[in-house]
Amino acid sequence: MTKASKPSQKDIAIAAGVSQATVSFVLTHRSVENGISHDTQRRVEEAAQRLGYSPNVAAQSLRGGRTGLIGVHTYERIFPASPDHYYHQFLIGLEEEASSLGLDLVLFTSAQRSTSSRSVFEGGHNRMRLADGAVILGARKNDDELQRLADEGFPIVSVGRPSRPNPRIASVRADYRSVLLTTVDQLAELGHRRILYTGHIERLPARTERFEGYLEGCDRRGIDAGAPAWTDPMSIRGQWVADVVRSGVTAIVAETTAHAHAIHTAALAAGVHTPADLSLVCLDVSSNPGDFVPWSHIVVPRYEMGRRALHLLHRLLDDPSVAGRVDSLACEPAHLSTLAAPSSAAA
Amino acid sequence: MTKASKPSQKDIAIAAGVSQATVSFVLTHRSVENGISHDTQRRVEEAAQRLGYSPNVAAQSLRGGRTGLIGVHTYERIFPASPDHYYHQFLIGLEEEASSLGLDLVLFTSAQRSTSSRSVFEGGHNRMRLADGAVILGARKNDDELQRLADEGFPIVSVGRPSRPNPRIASVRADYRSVLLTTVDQLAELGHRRILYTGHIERLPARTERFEGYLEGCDRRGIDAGAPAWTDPMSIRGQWVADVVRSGVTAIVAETTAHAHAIHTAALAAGVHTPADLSLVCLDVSSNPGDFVPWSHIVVPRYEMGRRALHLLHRLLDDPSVAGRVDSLACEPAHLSTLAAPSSAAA
DNA sequence: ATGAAAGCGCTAACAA
DNA sequence: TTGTTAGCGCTTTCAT
Repeated sequence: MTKASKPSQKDIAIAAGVSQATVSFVLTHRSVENGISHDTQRRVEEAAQRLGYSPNVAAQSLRGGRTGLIGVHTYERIFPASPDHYYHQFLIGLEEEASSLGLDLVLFTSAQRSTSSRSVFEGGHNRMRLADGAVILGARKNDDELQRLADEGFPIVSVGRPSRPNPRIASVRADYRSVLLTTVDQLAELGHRRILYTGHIERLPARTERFEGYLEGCDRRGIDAGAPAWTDPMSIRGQWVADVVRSGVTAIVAETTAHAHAIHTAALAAGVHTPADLSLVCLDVSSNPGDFVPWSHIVVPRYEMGRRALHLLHRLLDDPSVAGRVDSLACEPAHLSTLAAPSSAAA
Repeated sequence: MTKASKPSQKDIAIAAGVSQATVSFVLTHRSVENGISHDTQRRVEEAAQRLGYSPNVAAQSLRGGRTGLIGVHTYERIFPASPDHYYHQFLIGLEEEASSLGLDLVLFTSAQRSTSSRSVFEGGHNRMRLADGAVILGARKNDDELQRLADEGFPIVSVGRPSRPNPRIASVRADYRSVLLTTVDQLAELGHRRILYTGHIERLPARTERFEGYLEGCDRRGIDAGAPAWTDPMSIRGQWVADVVRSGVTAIVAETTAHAHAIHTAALAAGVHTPADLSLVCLDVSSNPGDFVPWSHIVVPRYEMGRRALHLLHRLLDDPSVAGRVDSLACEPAHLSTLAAPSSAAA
């Protein structure tokens, strides 16, 4: 119950018998550049120590024009009910990098409820402007307000490609093209000559890169890419798989885990052996990292993407020319042991 | 390429043709108290909307106003490597409540020290001051720092009891005393007359409430509480369990999951049947909510504690008299089916 | 009903 | 080598 208020530089200046500017210089370790005498320095430090000084971040931020806050925006809950959430790895990467850059993360949860009591201009995405910049997570990034923020020069980095391409929005992406080239290469090496690509047609716009990488890979290796099977995973039955195999296809590239799962199950039902009769590659990440899945899949470096996103944003803060930058990270094909050479029966 | 810099209240004042004070009143929803005309109000709001205004939190908190930001500080990672993290449920509760109160959460990750532990006053920069208040999570709280924050009048709510009791720090706690009374009651009802309490002696200060609740419960029911077994879970072997059972003990209350696990395993090895020969109650929460554990345990309402913590903090912002408030939440004994009446052999 | 002005704690340009 | 001063964006008191 002695002194309630926090000592300011002013107090220290008085206590040490110097000016406030001197205090500022000493306390921010710039005595040398400003020619503060050794003695003065010591007096200031002693006084600061004795009074228990700690700088007022608000004042520092106000002066510096930076808050040291980085917004994180998702279109879904940040802390999801299910802990093995898709975003989780990204968030770990973000936190890690933020921590080492001395930045803090703001979770814009108030914007989730559009009907919140705050006024329109305070809510919505303008609230994001209180941060120095923002990282956007989530697939449905088709947001006009986001676009507008970026256009107004607000530093934004998207994790994953924005659904509407925007040369002014920096992003960190998984390099699907390369990994699909590699995947097709591997199948080709094993002897596969006819592959089937299957996925959701409605999601094609967001996944063009995967599909195009696949086509390019097939083209390079002279593989029959066939016509993709745009189908709902629910409708995949044993008969479907049997027909596919009978048509000479020896490997399937499935866009989603749902597809891979459906195919795997249907194959079992149809007596088609995987991978002996049919090799299976899934382009989606298993939602649960620990899960064993009986097919080959692609590992998206989500943790690293999180880190890189924050890193990119950090650069963007000082250097607006980074605005359109795209950081493409290599994916790794995993679980290759679940692939096999096409069986002799297919020959 | 239009206007790069962020609009301030000054800009809006000019755009709307009013004074800056008027802008401040309107934007913080205090038009009525200050008698701002309906028309002026509309003009200001329109201008703010059009210019994309968002308040400068640094300036707001420097001046003593509200930022609408709530700090979250943990002494460990907020986004943990393991998704079934202990804090997860708390965080969900916090996010939920923040969202409904129109507040945003700031994860103070910048305070992370080089090592794993974190400090609020990292580098002398108390970044928390940017927020209106903060929720502190984590068992190993550095009480000096909490004390200091609280003494400076910064609103703080601790989730879990501070290790050193502090009448000025508000907290949300699990009511261990009550649930231990209930637990002992249940064992008593089943016919147990001799119970053993086991745990880490060095953690006793933080867990006094559990132990005292146990003692009180035993006292009430005339049960032989015996001397607690302060032991390392690693040193619990079959012989230990056999000896315990031979001494007439028919139920064990274990402080940690590690103890419970060790006892359960050792019992198996010693041919002691649980729960027939020995009922087991664990006072710790299984880290993984989905896990089946073969003993009775206590369910701490973490989600609800998260909500209540934010709620309490919200009240504290307007009403400093809430400062010492302790919100105690009831725990639920769970998995009672794993308890049994003492076997006739013990008679 | 609205405006002018002070000042929160800090940094940096400029004086002495 | 050290001090003076302006101002970051905001809230609030006091005048009008």
